[in-house]
Amino acid sequence: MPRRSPVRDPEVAPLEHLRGELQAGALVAARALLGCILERRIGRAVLRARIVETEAYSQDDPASHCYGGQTPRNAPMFGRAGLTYVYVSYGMHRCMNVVAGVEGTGEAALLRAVEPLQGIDRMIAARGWQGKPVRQLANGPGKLCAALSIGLEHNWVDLLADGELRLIPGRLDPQETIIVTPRIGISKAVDWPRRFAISGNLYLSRRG
DNA sequence: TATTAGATTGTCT
DNA sequence: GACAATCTAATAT
Repeated sequence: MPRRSPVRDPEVAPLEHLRGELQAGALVAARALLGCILERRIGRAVLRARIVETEAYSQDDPASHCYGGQTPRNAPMFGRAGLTYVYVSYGMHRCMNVVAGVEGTGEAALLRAVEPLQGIDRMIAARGWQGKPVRQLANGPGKLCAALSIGLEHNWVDLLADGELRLIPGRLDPQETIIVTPRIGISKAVDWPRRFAISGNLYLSRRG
């Protein structure tokens, strides 16, 4: 058996590269996550979706949950890069972040929209509706968690390890570019350009 | 197409 | 007690 080299192994190398980008902080992570695949396994079903929109949050940011320090809720944001931080939004929705930065700093990238690739029927069932365009299946942070059946039990999950919820490294296509805009749905730091999206992608939560 | 209201509960002050 | 990193349906234009 040939030795598995972290550098040469086509599976391992991109994963370690992604880990490094996540460790570099929320701003780098939010960009690096675009084009990556989020995989969710439910029993034998495999759901896959491509990340097309993210937002960066960090400790020095008045709009961030960890502005002002660590609390029980935001604790995962201070963990190591690649963990999940899932929270309840408006009492009824779940939203998922990918933790970034080095351990001890409060940083994360919110996943705002994904493009469904595989297991779409399952996602439709999880959302509880049919007959609407697939573009609206996961084009929002609450919607994508519903479509992929992601709940609070998926808090603290290591997305860079093999499990029922994981990240598969991916890149943008050559013709794709990243647009940067203010974030959506916040009331502080409303002008900060910290939303990242694949320009022109059909599955964004909004245009522009 | 744009704007608005209502649902609903964990979290922190 | 106030507010929230949202979503949907309904109403107005």
